[in-house]
Amino acid sequence: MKKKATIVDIANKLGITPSAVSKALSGHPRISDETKLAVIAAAKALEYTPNHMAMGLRKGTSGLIGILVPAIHYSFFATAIKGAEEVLSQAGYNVIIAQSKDNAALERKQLEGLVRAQVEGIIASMAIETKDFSFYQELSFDIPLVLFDRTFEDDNVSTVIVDDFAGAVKAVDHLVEMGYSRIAHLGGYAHILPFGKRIEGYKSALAKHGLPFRKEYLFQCAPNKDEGAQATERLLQLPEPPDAIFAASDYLAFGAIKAAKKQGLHVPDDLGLVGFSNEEFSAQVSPSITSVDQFSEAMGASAAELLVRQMREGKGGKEFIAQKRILSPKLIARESSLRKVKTTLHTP
Amino acid sequence: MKKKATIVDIANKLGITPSAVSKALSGHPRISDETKLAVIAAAKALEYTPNHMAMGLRKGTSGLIGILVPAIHYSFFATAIKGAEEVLSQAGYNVIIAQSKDNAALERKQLEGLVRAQVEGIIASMAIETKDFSFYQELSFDIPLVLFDRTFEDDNVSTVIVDDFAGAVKAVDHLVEMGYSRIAHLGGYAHILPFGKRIEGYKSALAKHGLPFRKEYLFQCAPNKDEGAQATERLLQLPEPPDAIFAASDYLAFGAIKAAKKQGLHVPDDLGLVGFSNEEFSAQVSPSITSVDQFSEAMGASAAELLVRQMREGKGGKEFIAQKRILSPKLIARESSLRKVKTTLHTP
DNA sequence: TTTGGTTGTTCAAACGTTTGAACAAAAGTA
DNA sequence: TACTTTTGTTCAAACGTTTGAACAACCAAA
Repeated sequence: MKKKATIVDIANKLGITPSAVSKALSGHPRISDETKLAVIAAAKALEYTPNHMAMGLRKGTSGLIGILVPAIHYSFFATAIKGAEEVLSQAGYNVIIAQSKDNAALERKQLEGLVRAQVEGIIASMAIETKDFSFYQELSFDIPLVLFDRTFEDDNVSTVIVDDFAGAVKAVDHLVEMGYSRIAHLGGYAHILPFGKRIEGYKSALAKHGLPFRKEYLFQCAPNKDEGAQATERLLQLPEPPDAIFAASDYLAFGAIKAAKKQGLHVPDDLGLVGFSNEEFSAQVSPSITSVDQFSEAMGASAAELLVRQMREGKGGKEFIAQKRILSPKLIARESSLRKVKTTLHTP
Repeated sequence: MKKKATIVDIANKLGITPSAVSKALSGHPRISDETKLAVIAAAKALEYTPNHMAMGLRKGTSGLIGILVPAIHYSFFATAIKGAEEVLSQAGYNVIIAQSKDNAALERKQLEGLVRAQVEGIIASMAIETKDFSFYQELSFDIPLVLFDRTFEDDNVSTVIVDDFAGAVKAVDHLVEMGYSRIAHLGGYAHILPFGKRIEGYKSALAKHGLPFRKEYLFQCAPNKDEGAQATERLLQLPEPPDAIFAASDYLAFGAIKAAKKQGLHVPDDLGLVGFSNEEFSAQVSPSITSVDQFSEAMGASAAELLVRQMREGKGGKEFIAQKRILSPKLIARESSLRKVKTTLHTP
């Protein structure tokens, strides 16, 4: 483990000053081509690698971007990170990741860790638990911040989301088209924006089709299999159970399928199902799950682009204006909702 | 975007010197409790956050660990990263991630990027393409390095792997027990250690059961669905096609299922299948895929622990000795291999 | 020959922190 | 009282870069 060569080693070797070396390396116009060449050669010979921290200290940059997600291993987030990483590494940044485990306290701790690490910008998706956004708001004054998917309403922070309202409408439209009429919704927590919007979209689409909104058809759950199964069991015990479920997450939908099967119901004939997010497994389970694709990779990439732009603008001294990007989601119809016989009688 | 408070701001406010502040903050014994308290209070009041880069420059540390994987969104790697992140953030490190996209050139570029970012240690899993390990070997002289899963043979670098040989044996044992006898293997590239070991385990298990090894039953493919499907098609066209396939990856196995279905074969009755890695989708596809679980999260965590220890030892001046950790894999039997009728006639 | 502009380099300070040495004051010991 | 030890702080240098200002050498123009 030999110690690294520095700019002064190069300078000494060449009999010039460190500042000349620095300028040569960064292509300063006043340095002669001759010295430039000599410096590059010497740098190569000494296996010189610039010291990021020294540079960062001097220039006030770290070259680091933080990405905070609830959990890295959920395919939605993993894919979003992939998309973001590609854009960011292309732009010359390194990516630090952190996970909140959907826990508000840990989320805060991790954000502080990112700040301490001197990140130049942060891309985040909120923990499901988080109801107090003030920390994010304060943060956004200090560091360029882009929220994606799990966001909250605030004109001052940039966000990238899918049009969740439209996605929900598409889901309900599709179910209606397939002849379902008693459509329940397994939602996420309404205070998290995308889930709130999906609930709104659900209600609005019901109204559009002249279907009544029934309070007992709406559940708010954490987006995982177990809560999906539990909620579905309760739905099926209602005096008038639903004939279709629009779930705000594929995990919920998958839980619903399990519960339905357990009750001896056939999907999609007895119960139609649409999920949200188009997780990898949704295409591959049986029955495959109809889902609303939210283009996770594009979302991550888009958030990264937005952040990079924002950082550039912020540097120019002028305030950047928070931007909202809204991607248009796409319904992918699969077995869980495609039934042959379409009963079109609306039971009001 | 107000500029951050520094140690000198605190010093000025309190009428003491920066060095006293620094010492107070780090709990130096010679600083009075009185000043310590005052410093902490002032730090809080000024919203002081230590500047990592200045500290890093002075102390020669960055607090950064790099993780390089072929692709973040493969559930195996995502889960491994999750495991590693938890250990590392616990130990006070930040985690930088990078992906090689299984491309040797990009892999190298990303590694250089990590080095430039001044990481104190690297955890990596090799790109499938990589046949020249010298870069890793050189790297391991400069920076603590732990390889996991996709590794190569070298006594000087620490590795964490699953016992791939044993895993392959378990897979074949299981197929034989289920009554299959013409067992093919869709392997990865043999030069990548785990895949090589799986091939060896496959051969050894065949021998153990008195089954012949047939060259035409062994394919080397990139671990994805398409190559799995292609290889399977060719296997099924053989004059004497296999009645079971042990695939070195669940993606390959899944491709095999698709191909088998396309040919009108029933899994597991006509063709038994065992995969490797126990990906998330394997439990949920239909038929669900029997797979060898390699404890991805534990693997990531284990690699992180090893790295942390190695860095500590390296600091003490004495050379660390490369360690090899081998986790024991577990076969998880599912529909793709559990057939009711066990034909036990061995066709030699 | 003076004046002015290039060109290629050096100088010196700065970024924010840490750390061993130095120092003064207070306290303890003989 | 004189000496040593302890306590609490300051001093100064260092980590590796960058960068505007300063400077010397040269060339060209008037």
